[in-house]
Amino acid sequence: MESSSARSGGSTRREATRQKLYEAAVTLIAEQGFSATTVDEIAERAGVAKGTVYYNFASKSVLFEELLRHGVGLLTASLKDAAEGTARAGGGKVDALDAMIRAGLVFIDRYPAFTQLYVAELWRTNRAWQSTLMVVRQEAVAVVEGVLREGVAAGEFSDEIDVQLTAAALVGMVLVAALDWKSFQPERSLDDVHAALSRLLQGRVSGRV
Amino acid sequence: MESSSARSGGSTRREATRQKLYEAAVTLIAEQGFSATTVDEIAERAGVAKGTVYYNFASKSVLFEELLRHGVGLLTASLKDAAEGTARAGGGKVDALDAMIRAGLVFIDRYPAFTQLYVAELWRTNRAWQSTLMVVRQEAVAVVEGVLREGVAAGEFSDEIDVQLTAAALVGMVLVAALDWKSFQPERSLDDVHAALSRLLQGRVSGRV
DNA sequence: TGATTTGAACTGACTGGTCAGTGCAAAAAT
DNA sequence: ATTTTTGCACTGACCAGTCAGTTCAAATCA
Repeated sequence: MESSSARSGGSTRREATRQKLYEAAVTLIAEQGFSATTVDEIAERAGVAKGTVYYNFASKSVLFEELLRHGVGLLTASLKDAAEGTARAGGGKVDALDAMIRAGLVFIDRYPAFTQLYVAELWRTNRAWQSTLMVVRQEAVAVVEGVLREGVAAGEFSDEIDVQLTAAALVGMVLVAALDWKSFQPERSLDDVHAALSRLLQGRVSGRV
Repeated sequence: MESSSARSGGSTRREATRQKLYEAAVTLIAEQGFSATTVDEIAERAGVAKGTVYYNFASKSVLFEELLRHGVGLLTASLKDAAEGTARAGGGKVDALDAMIRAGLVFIDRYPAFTQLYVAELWRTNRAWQSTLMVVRQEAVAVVEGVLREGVAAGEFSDEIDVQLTAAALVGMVLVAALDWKSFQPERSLDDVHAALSRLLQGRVSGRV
């Protein structure tokens, strides 16, 4: 039953090459798009033979799909952590929202290429991994929707807000602001960006001071 | 001097086929991405021979670049109109912002495919049309930034806001909310969506009623 | 009027190159 | 001893871009 040596999730060597392939694929695809990126390029950047790609993944599309799952999984976990952290600290739902904005920024700061790639694929239709993407998107947005709904139930947010649409808008706000940050003013600090977005969220834009 | 027949901008037939090619290309590229879309497909959907594509455009990339210019030109004009409209009506900068949100929604409602395609390409690096995209993006975002700056100067907005980042965040808010609307709840009315975003903008999310 | 010419616009078969995926024997790692 | 990786040659499909030839409406001619 138990196979070789100490393990913590899958045969270690295999997992390591899969990881290298993910990393190579994510940057290349973010830069060039899925179709413009060749398997040879991915293999080369990962420092691996082409045959190894096919030993580890059934096809180019499958590699990409698993990459998507992997990445969004990290994001979802991070958002949940953020929301639960504020809850444990006795904060309200506004704090949870704020913490999630920060978690989003941290994620994008760490994995800008993945974010870019995700955005580029998210609303496409007629692609093989379309359904994977929907599922995985819903998992992430659902975390935000959950906090909003709880906030409404607790009377902390107006019950007139449209949960689904507001969640999407919040995600968009963070996403686009962060991509802009990384693309056009990468020298700014995360705290700085976070402060600007918090201000916007709390409606402290209009109104002097 | 005057060449054939009545004309008003360019040989009419040519302009008509170019328009057909734009329309064919925009939906196909939005669905599949640039590299996955073949020139044969574009020609076929436009009801035109492949050679005609190359008679009208130097290359596939050039067709795409001109398509980008064309589309963002429409958006920029529409945003400007919206802002100026409220100014003439004696409204403040909050009204201008609100009008621009609506203009953005109207645009996305009308050209969802173009919007999708634009978002997918916007933050890519290492692509031929990268510079075109930057220029054209800046034209659009500048309109929003302009209104924010005027609002700050007029004391209508806090002078602590980060104009560039806030503009990006606002654009992102509208963009993602609208794409979500079109993708997942297309039956909702524009007014409905607009109301939800206005509420978010004016900070009427937290705080009951 | 009808016949002829002109040239911009369009056509579609063809070419040269690219790339996903295969096959397999030998080497390395565990 | 078994799993994993390598290296490399090969195939067949696909595709951007080309080009010699066709169409047709307007212009010119007779």
